[in-house]
Amino acid sequence: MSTESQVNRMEKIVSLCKRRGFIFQSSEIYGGLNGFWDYGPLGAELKRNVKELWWKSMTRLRDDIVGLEATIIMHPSVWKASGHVDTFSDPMSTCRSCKKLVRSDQVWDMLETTPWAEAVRSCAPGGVADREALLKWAKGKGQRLVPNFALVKDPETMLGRLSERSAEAPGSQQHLLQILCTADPSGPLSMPCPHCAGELTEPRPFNLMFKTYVGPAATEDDIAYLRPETAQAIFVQFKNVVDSSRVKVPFGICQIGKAFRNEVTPRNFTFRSREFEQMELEFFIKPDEVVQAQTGGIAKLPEGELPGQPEANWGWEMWHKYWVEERLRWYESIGLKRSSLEEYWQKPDELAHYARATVDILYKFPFGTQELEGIAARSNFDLTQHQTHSGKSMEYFDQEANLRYVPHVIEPSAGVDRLILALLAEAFEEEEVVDEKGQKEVRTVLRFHPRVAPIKAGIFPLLKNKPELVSKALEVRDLLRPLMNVFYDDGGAIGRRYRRQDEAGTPFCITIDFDTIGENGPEKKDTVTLRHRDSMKQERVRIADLPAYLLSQTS
RNA sequence: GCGGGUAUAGCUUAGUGGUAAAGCUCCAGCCUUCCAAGCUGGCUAGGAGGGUUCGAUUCCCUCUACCCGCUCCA
Repeated sequence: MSTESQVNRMEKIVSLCKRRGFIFQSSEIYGGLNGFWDYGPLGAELKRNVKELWWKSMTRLRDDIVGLEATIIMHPSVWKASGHVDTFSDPMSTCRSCKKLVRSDQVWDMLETTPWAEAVRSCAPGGVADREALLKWAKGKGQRLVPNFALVKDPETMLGRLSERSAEAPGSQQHLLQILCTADPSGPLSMPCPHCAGELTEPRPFNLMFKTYVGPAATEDDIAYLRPETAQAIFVQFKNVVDSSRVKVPFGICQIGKAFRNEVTPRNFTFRSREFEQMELEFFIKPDEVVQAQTGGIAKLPEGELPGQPEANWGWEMWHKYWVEERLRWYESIGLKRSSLEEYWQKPDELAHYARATVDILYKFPFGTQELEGIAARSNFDLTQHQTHSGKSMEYFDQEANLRYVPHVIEPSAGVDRLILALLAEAFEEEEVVDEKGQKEVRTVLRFHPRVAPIKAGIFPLLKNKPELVSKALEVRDLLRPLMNVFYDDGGAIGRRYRRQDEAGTPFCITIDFDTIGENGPEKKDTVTLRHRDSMKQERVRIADLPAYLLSQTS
């Protein structure tokens, strides 16, 4: 639940994002577009840094993962095979009384365990209504439990309706509930709202996949979808990667890219957008039977211990835990405190049909603790689906084991945009500082980890109207510019320039002063003030030492 | 999609059926030897479309976007 101060904090973050050029509304001059956001100059740098760090940690720093960059529009069969065509178009109904939105296909399941529905069913054993029991319930308990229920509002009329409508209701409890909740005697029967027993609207399809047409004819036959996730492209190209890259199971294929979902409700700033970017890894492993056969046993992780480095006898459970740990460590490496993160192991009844286990990595956003990444053990569901639908073998020939199998997969799947939002939320701080006159004031600072900070260093001549300072500062800028993103600024008082960089999250500021140009003795010549964002402390550093120092801090 | 709230300058907020105000930010200049200093000048605003009216930012309607809830999930 978001408290008022948390909502307020979120508003300040949104406002800062706009003011400093991190995130803008898409198409803002035309009134914006629901669920779409743009990154401004600082946001673009931040996002690029994050993606590069992920890509580097996945591919370049490991020898068991390779990259892929696939198209956004793929053959429509991909989405039939993956199940998205079916599962991404849920029929939904709204309750006319309590206004809640429910999935139409889940209504009867939900009613199985709903107390008020149980009570009604117990008054109609086998679908045969006990009118007296129903009347008693409607005038008693029903009044408190479900005042929106048509039967409760007008028991006599609704019970009368039972016999009028009996032709349509051949003695089932479902039909009984439908008759008793439908107020209009001439209209079609409604479904009851599981929450309040009010009437639900007709089911309307909610299509979560964006449709488009391939080719100018734009007929029904040309329908294609913008991908709702990047993962499927990896499965679809699995064979090509195996055949071209000399990879051996266990190995992974990773991808960063845009995905699109027609979300019912885009909400919470960029957290749930209709166009968003994912960073996904599909890590292919041997089926447990194969590991068992090869090593004589599957490794078990003692309670409370971490997996450590991969071993030949790891089954899917070890690999899954390994990736959870790897991912958590990565989040810490870019500046999300472990205490701001939460691990959530989905319960068996929450798991998607293809998943054996799923761990969500959650971040404590100001608007609530929400998912950044899901790490799913998906068995060999996806490859098998594509094998079935395409008719092409997805089997891998394992030379060591001398057999063929469809590999299983562990899938760490992260949302880039919500991670950016998490980094902003984590970094945002309003600090009370005392100025030289002893006045308290608020310093707004983004405490980004230097690795992700959009600007690594601000470079300032102490005074703008002293050409020696300006030219020396430009020299320092030119020294550092090829190595990292730096920002030269000579506008306004030095303190103001520091504070501007604080709001941009720049970890270091370099000031070229009279010492630098040798006015105060040769020993101080070619040294600069290095000012640290978080402590606001300053130190004297030789220009020659700057590149190595800054690189060590920011990479 | 449904319900509730909101919409004035880059930001935060005034005010008004008759020329829209301020602070901060930003830009230019002067000045300035290390934490939003000072002086001068400057840019910039009532989400969009209709209606009522002599005249609408203000009243009415429609739409859009944002925030909160239902729902969904990377």
